[in-house]
Amino acid sequence: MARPRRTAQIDSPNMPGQIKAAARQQMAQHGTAGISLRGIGRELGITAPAIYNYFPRLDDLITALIVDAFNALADAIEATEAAVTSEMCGPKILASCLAYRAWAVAHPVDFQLIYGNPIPGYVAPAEVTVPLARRPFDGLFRLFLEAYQSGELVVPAEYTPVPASIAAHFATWLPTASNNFPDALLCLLMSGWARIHGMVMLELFEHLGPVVGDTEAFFRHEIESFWRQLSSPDA
Amino acid sequence: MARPRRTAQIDSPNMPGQIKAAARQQMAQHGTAGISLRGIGRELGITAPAIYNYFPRLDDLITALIVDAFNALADAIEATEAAVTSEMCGPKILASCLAYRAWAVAHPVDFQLIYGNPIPGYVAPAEVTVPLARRPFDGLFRLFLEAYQSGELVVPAEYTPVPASIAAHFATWLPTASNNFPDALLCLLMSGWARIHGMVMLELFEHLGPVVGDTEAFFRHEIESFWRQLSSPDA
DNA sequence: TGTACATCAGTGAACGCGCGTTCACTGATGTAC
DNA sequence: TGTACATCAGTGAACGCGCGTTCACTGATGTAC
Repeated sequence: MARPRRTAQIDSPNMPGQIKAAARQQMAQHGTAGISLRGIGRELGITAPAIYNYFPRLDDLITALIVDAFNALADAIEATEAAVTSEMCGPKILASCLAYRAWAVAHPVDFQLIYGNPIPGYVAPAEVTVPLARRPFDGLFRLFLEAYQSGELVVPAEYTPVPASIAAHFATWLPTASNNFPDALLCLLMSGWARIHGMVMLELFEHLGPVVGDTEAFFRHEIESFWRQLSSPDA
Repeated sequence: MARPRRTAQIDSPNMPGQIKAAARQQMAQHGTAGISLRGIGRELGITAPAIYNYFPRLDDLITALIVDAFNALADAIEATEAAVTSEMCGPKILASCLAYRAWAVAHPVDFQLIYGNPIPGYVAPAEVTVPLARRPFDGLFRLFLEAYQSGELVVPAEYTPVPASIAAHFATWLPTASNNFPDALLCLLMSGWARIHGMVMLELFEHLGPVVGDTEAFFRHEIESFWRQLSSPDA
């Protein structure tokens, strides 16, 4: 009443957060490319130019959404892994993979934003995006290495040897992340990522559910089968 | 000269084909959501309303592109399989999977059109799209069943048993396609699809190449390892 | 306690743009007689 | 062979729409004196 101009937001100081939330809602309704400043304004009861006070360009808003998404996915995986009571790596890896899927299913649009179709005119700033993209997998890297060193994980015979062209490229890529990471292990890790990623993608676009029905059970079955293959029988 | 109004198209009668080609080029440049009648017209040197003579709505054009894409992918896989000289299923399956990837890499936009982000306002006509979506996998279904029946493929112990909730759903889904397809085999088939799909998706969005370098070698290594796991040692 | 001023989030009009779709039309082509 | 007519692909103007971005502005708030 006393301040007629700011009815909706007067008591919620986190304006950038509200803008991002509205943008996510917009993407959910109209696809990742469906973000528009005017649409966000409409949803928040403000005019589009007001958003420029918080994000100088539309691209900055998208970048913020991407940063949030990577961090949220990484946080979700970390928290899930931390909640596992077992001391073995296997259960932690399974839990981490399930967390990856659960987050993707719960936030399909944010997942697409970071792993799916790029938004047409938008180019992500590599210096922000590239290091962040590794965060969700930090835990899995660590767990695979730990399981390998402890003997809990054994590289199956079917997976060796690693093709020379790949090993050669690993040698140039790996040092930037960590040293002494065995080629075969990295190969298995990428294989695992491709598997969970493929299942999630098929599920998100309704290709998996119609066939298997219980997509979570399928996901879990797949990871457990993979881990059974990797587990040392005497661990 | 004599017919100034139809300079560009006068000698090329396949107008719908040209329109689709221009639409594909548009998608390649501006993303799958970047199709526009005016843009297509611009590319072909005609006006946008002229397109209505061939496609009554923009959605019809998109549907035609989807139909083409499914058929092209299926044709590519079929042709590749047919070119395999071996009588064993393993090489045919490997070749089919490689064809899946090769087509996706050669036609990234069409691949996204059928397996990735849907175009915002567009809804695919299910009666056209659903049966077509199975076509690319007809050959793999057949090969898996054949290899299983001949003993070339053995379901690995790690993969059994199939979770009850999945088996229950298979029972309702399978009869529409074919009878007597073992649950465990269908489960493996979906696992295989998820794997190749995950690798392709990661490759298309530049997540795989930076790590492994030679993406085709990685893909092949992955499929071969999978098949080694599935192969009967005495086959 | 009161006054002058700076700050700054948000407004509303305006810009130029591209879009899908409609409509009456044009003009070349093919066909019937 | 010539004429009248139907066909039909394509035109160009117009419609109403939503968009990102700019700009001068308003008016409430906080601060310095």
